[in-house]
Amino acid sequence: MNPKTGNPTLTGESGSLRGRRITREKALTAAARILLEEGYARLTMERVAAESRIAKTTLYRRWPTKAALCMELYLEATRDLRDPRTGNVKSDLRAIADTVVRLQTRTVAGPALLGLIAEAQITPESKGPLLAEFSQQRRRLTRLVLQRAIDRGELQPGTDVDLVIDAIGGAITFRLLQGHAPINKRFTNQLIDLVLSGCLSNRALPRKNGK
Amino acid sequence: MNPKTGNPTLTGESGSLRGRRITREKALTAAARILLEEGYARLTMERVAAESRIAKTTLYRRWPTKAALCMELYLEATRDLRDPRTGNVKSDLRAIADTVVRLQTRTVAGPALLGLIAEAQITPESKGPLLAEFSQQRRRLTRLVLQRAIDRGELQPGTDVDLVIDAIGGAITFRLLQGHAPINKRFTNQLIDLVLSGCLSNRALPRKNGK
DNA sequence: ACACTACGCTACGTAGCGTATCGAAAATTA
DNA sequence: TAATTTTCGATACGCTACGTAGCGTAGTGT
Repeated sequence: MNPKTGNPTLTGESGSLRGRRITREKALTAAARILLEEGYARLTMERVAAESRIAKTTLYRRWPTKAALCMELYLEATRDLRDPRTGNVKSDLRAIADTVVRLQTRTVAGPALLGLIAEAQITPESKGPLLAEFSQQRRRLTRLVLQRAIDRGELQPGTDVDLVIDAIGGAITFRLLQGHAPINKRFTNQLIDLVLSGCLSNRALPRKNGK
Repeated sequence: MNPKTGNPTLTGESGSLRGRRITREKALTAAARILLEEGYARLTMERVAAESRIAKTTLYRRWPTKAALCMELYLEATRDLRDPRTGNVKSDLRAIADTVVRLQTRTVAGPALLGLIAEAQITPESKGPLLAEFSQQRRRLTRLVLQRAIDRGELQPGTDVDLVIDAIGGAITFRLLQGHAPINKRFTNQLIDLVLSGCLSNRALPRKNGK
């Protein structure tokens, strides 16, 4: 987003001072366009190089694999996914789910994520490094929200947070992957209701902050 | 591509009467061995041809894509997945889940399915024909079990069957894809308990959260 | 025996990968 | 401005796998 200031990012910014610089955006926008308009199959390093007018060698110096390029696209697109802090767990989850659905269905984050998942299954060495940290990254926000709900008594103390994340996140990803049913707010709301009804506390609403 | 009777080549059965026959198992066992021992990335048509001593051209005549070959491996491996008919919905679901988990983690069905899902994301034209019928095939048994439970009053009448399938099947597939947490009976049991608690009929016995 | 058909083999053209080399361009320093 | 340092662009190469074509051969039914 800010190529000229030397603001260091994970993989995109060159670390040294001298020499020519490519604009990182040139590569990412070309990749995003191909990914959105033509799909993951057409996204090749050669193609990105040709369309962005960046040499293939240069591309490989920064992004050693196509997956690394997609990862950066994904992280870039999902940067505005934050803790909603609405005050109760159901609203929090709904807000997160709505944002996720919007990102997945209307931005480059969707095909990027699907491509990353697919690549991880196919390319053996990427399954470990890629998904290990990646899935943790994805789960962190939901885990935070759920743990907070447990702490303030909204959810039963023994709630298995990872199980809840898998049930909700898994169902959404399932529909994304298979495309057998629509993904909309009605779906996510019902899904969250269904899963939460198994672990909501029986007690009254928390009185700590007096809502 | 089958001259005699509309018999689809997807089944691997030779449709005609005359000429030499390859043993279909020669190709499938070679493919299964590669898939299990070396993963989906190493599974190439050239490799299967070389190891099974079947000509590459012959391979392509029967299985036009690698995905078709994997599909046949998957269907072959999951042939013994049947309706458990235990008498109640929770036992039914547990039995199905246990079988699915066993097939996915201990047979060629696991890598075959992951490969198929991955391929569908990457190869654009396979996403439609492949997953459309494929996901329906996968859901049919669970849908049968759940609908039966609704009919006999175990589940609430308004239960969204597809939603329940997505929550359970999605979570299991999620763990398979990302490999971030173990998949065992304890996981599937808790998962089924969690999801079912949101749609069990009131006539069912009240349940404590401990086990 | 014959006709028919499927198979094996070889070869070919294409796509994309990932790397090596080298000259040129940009940014920093003097 | 000039020199230095570093990166970028262009080209070429070898490699793997794809998918197809042609042709001879081996198995199958009548």
